[in-house]
Amino acid sequence: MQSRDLEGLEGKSVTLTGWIDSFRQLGKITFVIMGDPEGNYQAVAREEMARKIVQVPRQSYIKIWGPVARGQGKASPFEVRIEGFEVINSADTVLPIDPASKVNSELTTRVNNRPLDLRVPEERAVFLTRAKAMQIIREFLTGSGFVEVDTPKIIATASEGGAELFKFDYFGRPAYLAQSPQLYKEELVLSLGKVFEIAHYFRAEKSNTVKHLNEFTSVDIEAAMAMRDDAMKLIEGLVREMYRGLEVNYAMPERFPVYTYEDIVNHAGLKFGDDLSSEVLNDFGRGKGYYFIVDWPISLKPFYTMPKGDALSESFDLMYGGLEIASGGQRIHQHEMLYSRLKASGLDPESFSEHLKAYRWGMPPHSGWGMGLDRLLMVLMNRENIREVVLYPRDSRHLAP
RNA sequence: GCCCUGGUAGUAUAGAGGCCCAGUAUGCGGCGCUGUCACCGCCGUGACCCGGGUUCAAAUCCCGGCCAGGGCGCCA
Repeated sequence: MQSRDLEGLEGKSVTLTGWIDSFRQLGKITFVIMGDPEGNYQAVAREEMARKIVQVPRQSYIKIWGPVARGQGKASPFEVRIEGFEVINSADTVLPIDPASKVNSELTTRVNNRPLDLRVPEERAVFLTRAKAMQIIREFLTGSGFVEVDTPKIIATASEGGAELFKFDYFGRPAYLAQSPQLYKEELVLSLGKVFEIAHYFRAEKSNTVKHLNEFTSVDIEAAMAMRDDAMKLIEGLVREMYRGLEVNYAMPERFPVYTYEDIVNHAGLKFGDDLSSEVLNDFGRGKGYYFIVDWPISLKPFYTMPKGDALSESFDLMYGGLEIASGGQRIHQHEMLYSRLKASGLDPESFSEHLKAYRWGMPPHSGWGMGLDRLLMVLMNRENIREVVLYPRDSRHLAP
C-alpha cells in the first residue's frame, strides 16, 4: 500500500496489515510510517492510541483500522487515522540493521540479514527490477520464436573444460554441478531450432572480486541457422529492450561499437594469442558503455567455437566498460570438426560421446550466447558489487544465509 | 593460488602511545512537545575480534591467530 493507493478510499474505513517502519512522536499526535510489500504510507494516532502504539517495537507486523483522510504529509497526501490496532507478531527491539535507513549498514551486514534488508523499499526495488527483467527476457525471447527449456544441473562430465566444477557423490558415481547449459542447448537445436534457458550455474573457482560468484544466473540462447552476427543482433536487441522495459535512462548508441581482438591487442601492446587481462580490459573499456569484441583467437575459445580462417574464431564477447557481460558466437555443427577440435583442446572425445551423437543426426548450423544476468543487472542498476543484485549470494566465503 | 587493507556499542563511525574507565550519529529506555516528514529538545543505556609481547602507560606499536573487505589470477 502506498499513500496514493489510499486516495480512492478517502472517507472510508479500512483495515490494513503491514509493518511499522518508524514513528514520529509529537506530544499527543504520533505519525506511524507503515510499510508493506507495496511501499510505505502514513498513519496517524492521537492521544491514548498514540501512547499505546509507540510501545510496539518497530518492524512488528500489525493490523490497523480507521478512516482514510486527506493529510498534510509531503510524501503522503492521504493517511489512515488509526482507531485501533492489533499486534499480529512483534519484532525484536534490537535489529541487526536499520530498515528505516537512518544509518546505512554495509552490504555484508545487509546480505546477512536479507529479509529485514528487503523491508527497505529501495533495496526491495532492486529485486522487483530483477524479477521484471527476467519477465522481459522471457517475453523478448519467446516473442522472437525461442522455446524455453530446462536442462540438468547435475551432470556426469565437465561441459566445456576450463572452469573448475563442484564435484560430489551421486549414488557412488562422481557427478558435477553444471557450469553452463552449453552442450544441452546445442543438442536441442537439432529439434527445437531456437532455445533459451535462464538458470543457475556453478563454478568452483575461489574468485574474490565484486563480479564473480560461485553460483550465478545465466541467460543462454542457441539458434539454428543463425550466424554470429545474428546472435550479436539478438543480444543487442535484448539489452535495448531491457533498458526500455525497465525505464532505465541511458544514452544508448545507435549501434554497439564492434572492436576486434586484434584492435585491443594492438592498443595494449600485446601479441596475438595473449589473453586479455582485467587490467587490459579495464583500461580499454574505460569510459565505454556497451561494445563487442569479435574475432578472438580460436586458441582462447572453447572447443565448440566455429573457427574463422586458420587462427581466429566466429566469436564475440559483449562488454560494458571492462566487464564481460556475455560471450557467444557460431558453433561447430560438423561432427568431424567438433571431434578434432576436442582433441586439439586437450579433451578426450570419448567422454563427450553422448554429446557427439547428436552431430551425426543432421545438426543444423547454429549460433548462440550466454549472458551473465547478475552482471547485466549490476550495470543496469549501477551497482558496484554483484552481491547487491543477488538475494543470497554464494561466494567462497559465504555458504549462508 | 598471490597481494593489499581492515576488525571500536545493535547499526554506522571518530580515534595515529598519556587529552579516552573511549567521542558522535542512529537504535533502545525515560521525560517534554498537537501536523511531523531523517521532527525536535533533555536525561539515561550500550563497544575497543582473540592470544602473546614492547612500554611507567596500548583501541593506538610489534608478533601470531581468527574473521572480513578488496585487487590480481581463474572466469560469466
